[in-house]
Amino acid sequence: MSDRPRRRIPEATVERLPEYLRILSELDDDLDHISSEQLADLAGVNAAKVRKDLSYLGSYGTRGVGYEVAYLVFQVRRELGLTHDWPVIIVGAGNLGQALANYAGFVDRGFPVAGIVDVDPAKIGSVIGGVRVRHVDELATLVRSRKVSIGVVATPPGAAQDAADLLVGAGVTSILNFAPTVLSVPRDVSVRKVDLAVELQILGFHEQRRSVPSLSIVLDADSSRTASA
Amino acid sequence: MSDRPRRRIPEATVERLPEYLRILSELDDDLDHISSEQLADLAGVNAAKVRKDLSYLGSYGTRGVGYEVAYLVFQVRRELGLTHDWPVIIVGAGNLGQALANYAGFVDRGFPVAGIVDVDPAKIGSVIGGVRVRHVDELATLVRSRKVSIGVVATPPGAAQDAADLLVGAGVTSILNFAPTVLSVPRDVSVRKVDLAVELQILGFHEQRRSVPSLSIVLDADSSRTASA
DNA sequence: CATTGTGAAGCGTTTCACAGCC
DNA sequence: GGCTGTGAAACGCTTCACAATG
Repeated sequence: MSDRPRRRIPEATVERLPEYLRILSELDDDLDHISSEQLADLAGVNAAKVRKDLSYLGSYGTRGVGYEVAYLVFQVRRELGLTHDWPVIIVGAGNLGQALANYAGFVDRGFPVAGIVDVDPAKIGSVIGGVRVRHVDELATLVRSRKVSIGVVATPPGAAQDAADLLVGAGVTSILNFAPTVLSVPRDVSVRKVDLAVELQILGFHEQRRSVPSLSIVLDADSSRTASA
Repeated sequence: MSDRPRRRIPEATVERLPEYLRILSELDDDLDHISSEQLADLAGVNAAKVRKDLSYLGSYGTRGVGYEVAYLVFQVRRELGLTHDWPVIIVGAGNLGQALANYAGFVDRGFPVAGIVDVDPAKIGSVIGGVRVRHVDELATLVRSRKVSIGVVATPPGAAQDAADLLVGAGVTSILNFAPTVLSVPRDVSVRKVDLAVELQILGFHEQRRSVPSLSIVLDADSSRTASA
């Protein structure tokens, strides 16, 4: 058994593996095998996509049978680097920072909160999700002592770049940014951004489309010249 | 001037327009024109991409000059359906629901919180971000009276599907889901999902890649075993 | 014989490169 | 001269369709 998978995994696949992992982890213990079609249904995607995604990890399925759940969970976890926890540091103890620190999903899924920092003296010392808020001056010490490589930016927009600079300076190489700001970081630092208002705006776009079902289905240049809408 | 754009806008473009809009809205008032290259730099993307994206809205630039900021803002807002506000309802007044209700970015960018509901009697009646938490039984009434078409699911995972069913039943046609759960909804309802732990797992994958240039499995046996505070 | 694994086709997105225009 | 707008090429992702196989 067990090929050497050493293939490059497409980014789109990487983005779906955590979802497969979550679903597989939540399955009943008495289900020991699962087919690509079952997993696809649970994940809301196409079965061919599931098979192709899993094929990048190696040949871990059995034709006519499906995938052994426990083994697949192990392989996906290994591929995602979840063989050990990744402690994270949260910068900003405002509403969002507090919600994130309290979010059980982080620690449950391998990302314990190693620290929370803020500049506001009123917040420093308070305990959120079992972690005491420290002054931002302690960020670098915290990152080094706890071997943190992932930082979460949950500051107001105006402080986000400073937060990122501090994180990078302390040695963090991945940042999850919740501030509505484009961060400049060295090329070797990964950034992912979650902008809550952007998500709503995308939904709003489709909402609006919904309510204008009127004209123009045609793609041809000629007919698209209609004068008014 | 001013063509009728009536083209189908690619989804990838729709997902970037809100970011362009945010950047354009934050520009200095004395900057009245911007080139695709300047906007691209600010957004962290390629200039050709900016031009192609904006070309789907129509020909709103001037060769040799760039795009008039105010006019472009207007056109992007119109395309995104931001000519009016879209009130949203939040289901779940836990840590995340509270943070979202307090998040100024929602109302600032066109998505005022029309209501927050929960099942917990201890939370009902409290005021968050200027909005009083109501019982979930009032959801449908609220959706109808305030003409809400976008719902935000911020419940624990076990309650997310029920929340979605209630929202859909009340007439909501777009859902932003923060629960780590795949929602089943009718085909004509749009769902976008934000899974905070998934974002960290994707970063973790790249982190791990970084530290495994070839085939050394354990190089930090000591550090990965630490669990102390 | 149900189901995987995968070439190949189909599609959407990004980037290039340059004609067109101010 | 500078910058947009856009065909066309390049690229990556998804889906199909079916041979391979436990």
